[in-house]
Amino acid sequence: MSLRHALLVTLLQNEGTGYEITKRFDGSVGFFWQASHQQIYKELAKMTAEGYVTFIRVEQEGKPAKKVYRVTPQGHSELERWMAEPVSNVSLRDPFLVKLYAADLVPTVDMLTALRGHRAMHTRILDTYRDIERNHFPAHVRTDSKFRYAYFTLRNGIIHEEAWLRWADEVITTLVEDASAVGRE
Amino acid sequence: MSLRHALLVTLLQNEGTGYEITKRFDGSVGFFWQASHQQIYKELAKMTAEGYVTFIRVEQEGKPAKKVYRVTPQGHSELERWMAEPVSNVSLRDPFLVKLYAADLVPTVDMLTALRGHRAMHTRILDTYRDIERNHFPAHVRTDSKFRYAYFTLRNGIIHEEAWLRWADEVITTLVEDASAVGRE
DNA sequence: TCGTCCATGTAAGCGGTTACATGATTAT
DNA sequence: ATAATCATGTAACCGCTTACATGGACGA
Repeated sequence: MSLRHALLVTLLQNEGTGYEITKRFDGSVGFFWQASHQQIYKELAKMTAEGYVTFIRVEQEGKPAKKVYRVTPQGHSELERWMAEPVSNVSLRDPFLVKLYAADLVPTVDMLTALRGHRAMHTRILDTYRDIERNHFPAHVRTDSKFRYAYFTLRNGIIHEEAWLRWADEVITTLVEDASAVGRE
Repeated sequence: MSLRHALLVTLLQNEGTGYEITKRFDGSVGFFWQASHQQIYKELAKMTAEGYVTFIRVEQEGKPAKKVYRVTPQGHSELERWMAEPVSNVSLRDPFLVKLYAADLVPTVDMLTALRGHRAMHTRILDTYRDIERNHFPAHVRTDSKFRYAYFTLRNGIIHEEAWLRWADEVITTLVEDASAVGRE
């Protein structure tokens, strides 16, 4: 239970519309807390009803009217209450590792192909993270007390993607060696 | 949609009761696909109705009767179908990183305490993984084609926990340096 | 002309969590 | 005594996904 808090965190940094914070999510908090626009609209409606956020309706020309949300004092104190409470567990569900666990059901070559594909995907993610690091976090921003925590979470992503690549290389190397050892037998 | 496949994978390695595979989960597939016993019982009932697994009822003395499940040929071919299909995305929800993202709301010392607590937890997890590596995966098992994939997933856990510790140290060091720099001003 | 962007949502259904329930056995 | 282990589940609820819907503006 805490899309609510992820939304409060995002809205505290900057007010915005459901549409806009959906997109912001995908470039920040969304790296460790995914949510679809349907979920976000629904939760914002609920949070409005419960008094944690309010919105002002802004009419536009040539575009649909939008609702600009911001956090209420009640929302702010709810966030602080949540910050002080012990963290609940991380939830991870990785279908790729489930498949790998059962990979002796399929030919080794197929698993190698899948691994290389996955490796390529993680390389792209890492590149994206490094672009963000370069473009949004120059030295003086990294140490700014307003942004340093966002920077830490980015570093978390970078370090994990690097770990992922190291692991993939380890596995690929082992599988390739095994395959050629079998070939020599 | 794939607790189903995680269960098929687990049951293929060895038949077992709902209770027993709930526990096995927590030491293997559960590292990358969590599930509660309620969820597992429910899914096994559904899978029985759909013909992917069957069970035989075993009466016991001094203990409640148990249902020993195993995979049917239909379950086996469903697993193979799933293996060939492209993997869906990993889902990650980490409340700790959400909190860290908003950490400028709380005093730096509090965040440092939380980080150190989290670091200790990850150290314990890493120790557990290394124990498993030592006790369940001696050299000849690591290369055995029946077990090597389970070993790869364990290596994934180890490498990620090591990455987590490196990251935590990086963050803690930065925060401590910042705090002492402020102290000198 | 076709797709994408902006901006909002509804509805059905599945997946997952939390709480509750039972009852004998064995270890502390 | 008390708690944990074995072994099964039900029920209520919440969170999340998938599919569907609208409609004008703007660029390829």
